[in-house]
Order: sequence, then C-alpha cells, then structure tokens
Amino acid sequence: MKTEDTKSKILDVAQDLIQRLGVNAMSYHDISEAVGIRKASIHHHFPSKDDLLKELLIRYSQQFAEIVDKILKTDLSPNTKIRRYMELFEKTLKEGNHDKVCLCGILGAELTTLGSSSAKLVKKFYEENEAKLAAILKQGIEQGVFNFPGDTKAMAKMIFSFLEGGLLIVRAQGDLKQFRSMMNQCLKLLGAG
Amino acid sequence: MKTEDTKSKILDVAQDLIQRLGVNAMSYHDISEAVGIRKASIHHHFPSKDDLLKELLIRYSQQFAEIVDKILKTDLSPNTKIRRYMELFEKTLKEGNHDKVCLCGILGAELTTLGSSSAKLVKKFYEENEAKLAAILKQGIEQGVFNFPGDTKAMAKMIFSFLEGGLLIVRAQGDLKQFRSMMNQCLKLLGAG
DNA sequence: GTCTATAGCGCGATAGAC
DNA sequence: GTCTATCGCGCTATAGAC
Repeated sequence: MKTEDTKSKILDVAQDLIQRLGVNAMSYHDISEAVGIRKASIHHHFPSKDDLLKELLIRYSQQFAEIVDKILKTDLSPNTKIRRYMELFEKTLKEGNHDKVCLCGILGAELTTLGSSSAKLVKKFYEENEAKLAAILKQGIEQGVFNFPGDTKAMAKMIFSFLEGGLLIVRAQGDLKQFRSMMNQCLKLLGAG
Repeated sequence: MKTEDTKSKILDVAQDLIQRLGVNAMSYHDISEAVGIRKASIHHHFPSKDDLLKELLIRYSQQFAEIVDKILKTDLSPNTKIRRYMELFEKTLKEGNHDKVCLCGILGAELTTLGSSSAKLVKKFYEENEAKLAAILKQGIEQGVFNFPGDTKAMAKMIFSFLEGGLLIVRAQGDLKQFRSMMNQCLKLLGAG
C-alpha cells in the first residue's frame, strides 16, 4: 500500500480510538488490528506514539478549522452560524455507537500526561475555536440579532466550554437529544429566538 | 497505622493523582510513593484498582453532595447559591499547581475504560448535580430574581456542562481568572445582575 | 498490616530478514 | 513497506514471611 494511504488510514483509526478511549487507553496493538497491519509497521510511519499524536492533532485542527471557516464566510445569519457550529459537536456524538467525543476535549482531560508540543496543539485548538465563536457573537451583536448581557469573549469561552463538557456528560448519560436541548437553550440565551 | 487512617490517606492521595492525571495514567506505584508504604500494602486495603476507584467515587460524591446541600438549605438568595456552587469548581482549580479538575469531570473522559459500576457512579454524580442546580434555578425563577428564557432543566445541564468543561479548558490555558469571568457571565445570563 | 519477592501480562520500541 | 522476533520496562496482582 502507498505510504500516504497507510499513514492516513492509521490516523483515521487512531483518531477513532482516541475519541472513544483516550490516548492513554489506546495502544499500537489496537491500531494494528483495526488497520490490518502489524505493530512494527505502524512504528515505521510514526516512530513514537507522541509523533502520531502530534500529526493527528495537526490534521484534526486543520480539518475542523476548514469546516468552521466555511461556515464563517457564508452570509448566513449569526444565529444559523452558531447553530451550525454547535451541530459539529453534536455530529461527533452521533457517529458510531454514540460514544465519541471531541478529540481535543478528551485530550484536555489527559493534558498533564501529554508531551509539551501535543499539549500546545490542544491549547491552540481551544483558543482558535473560542476566537471564532467570539467573531460570530460579535457579528450577531452588530447586526442586532443577538442580545445578551456581558462580554463577548467570556460568552464565547462559556459556549465552547459547555460544548466540550456537554459531549462528555451527554455521552455518559447516553441520551443524545439532551445535547440538542442544550444547544436550543444556548440560542435562546443569545436572544436569538 | 490504623486501617481506617491508612485507607483514607490512600484515598486522599489517589484522588489528588486522578484529578491531575486521570485513572489510566495513575498507578499503585505513584500512590505508594506519596503515602509512604509499599504497593502490596495498598492491595491489602483495595484489592483491585477498580475497588479503589469505586470507594473513591462514593466518598467524593458524598462529600460534594454534603457541601452542596449545605448551600441549598441556607436562606441565601438563589443568586448567591449559584455563585457558591460555581465557586466549588473554581476552588478545585485553585488547589496545588492549578492543574486539578473535578474528579468526575476527568473520569467522564475515561468513562469507556471504567468498570460498569464505576461508570454508573460517575453518571449518578452528573445527574444529582444537575438536579440540584435545577432546584436553585427554579427557586430563583419563583422568587423573581432570575429571569432567563427557555427551560430550567436544559439551563441546569448547560451550566453543569460549562463548569466541567471549563475546568478542562481553563486548566489547559493556565489562566485561572478566565474561570471566574465565565462564572460572572453565567450570572448575567440568569438575569441576576 | 506491612513487607520482599515475583508472577504474568501488555506496552512502546528496535533489529534485521524479506 | 511489511514482516517476525524480541528487548526492556512498568503495570496489576498474588504468595508468603514477619
């Protein structure tokens, strides 16, 4: 198999496993079974586990940012933009057996056990997403479709926190529609009908 | 040393380690170093790691519930009750090196790797806390000090999610005052000045 | 109740043949 | 690029002396 194909298949499988189990509970053995090659072959593509994680974080953040930026640059109402953004998180939970959460959400819990460059990539994901949420909120205020008290940045951080935390809590409770009910509640708080 | 003293010291140390590292990255060896006894002695008190975790979860949930119930039964305004409740989470982050999060928050990330009774205890913690938050919100609505659109239960779940998620995100960013800024934003959203 | 010693396993990682 | 084989380590857990 071509190197790039194998590499991306390994990343796909690793991402899936980490989103379910976390990095610390996932092994090269697990990956090898799902990909259909041997452990040693995975080391050929990613010498260490931390190498794999770094590449995965770069890919994940870039893919996520691409999708978010596409939403941002439309001329949808800020109301709809926020909804679409939140649906990206909901979609994660809907995949497979309803037991996947955001990659960077689960890695946030394991943060103190990560290598420092991996930890920085997780932190960067948080900051970029908060900034993009804040941009939508600002636009909504300016257009008069949002009407909430307080600070835009604090509001963005709070929404991002509830999305990341909400995935963990709703996954535990096993009732996916609870996530949508929080999304609707959030939109109401923004004064977005 | 008396059995009960040793047991509770082990639980103290284990709780601290798990709140920083997660269960999967924490070992009996780590505990033994911090307590000052040997690995085998820990197995005498808690035969398996899951036994330890179960006892820890029961103790943690009970202690947390006690504190929350004390807040609930005061005649403080719902406004202040919510603030006090949120400060319990903030306090966790303030301890030690600012790298501790809620025990059940970090275990939510590791949920799929836990034994089923431990997982149930985590889930129970979530549900009890959401219910107590909802009770405060309801009281605030009835007394006319809160004034927010939408549903009380959805609002409680959203607040609880942002508290659990916020600990993870603010820990990663290393800026403790961001948590307080979210707390203040939350209070504003409740229409609580 | 705590200790030493060790079993037994799974892990990340490497060497070297093909 | 993938394989077999293996090293060396750290882990949970147990046996048995004190």
